[in-house]
Amino acid sequence: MTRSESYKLIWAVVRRIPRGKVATYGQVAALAGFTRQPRLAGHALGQTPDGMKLPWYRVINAQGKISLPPNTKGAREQRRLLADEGVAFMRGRVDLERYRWRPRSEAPLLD
DNA sequence: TGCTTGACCGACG
DNA sequence: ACGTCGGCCAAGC
Repeated sequence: MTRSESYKLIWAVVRRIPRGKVATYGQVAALAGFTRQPRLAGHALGQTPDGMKLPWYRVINAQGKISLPPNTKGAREQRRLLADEGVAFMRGRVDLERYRWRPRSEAPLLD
């Protein structure tokens, strides 16, 4: 399994997160078959090619917070895009109980 | 080649 | 509800 292959699996999962829902890095990694490697999901998003259509902003950390450095363009954009989809922030965090994506299948997702 | 950093997480105080 | 710690491992220098 090469890195680019791993990233493709991660991206495939991220593409399935529905509008108005969010997933955590750990959740995305596990669904792609990489349990206990949440950082792999972060790396995959960081390596997303420009122009690739991907709802990267629907991935947040397990604390319900945006993981991009605060007060950066990316962090503000992520918050705005989520707000546009109706995902509400309270005290700088998303209520995961309410907005977390709950897929039917737990098997690794392919394209 | 080695070492540090980090779009992380769960367990435990 | 925080802070710390160990596990994890690709990136970047």
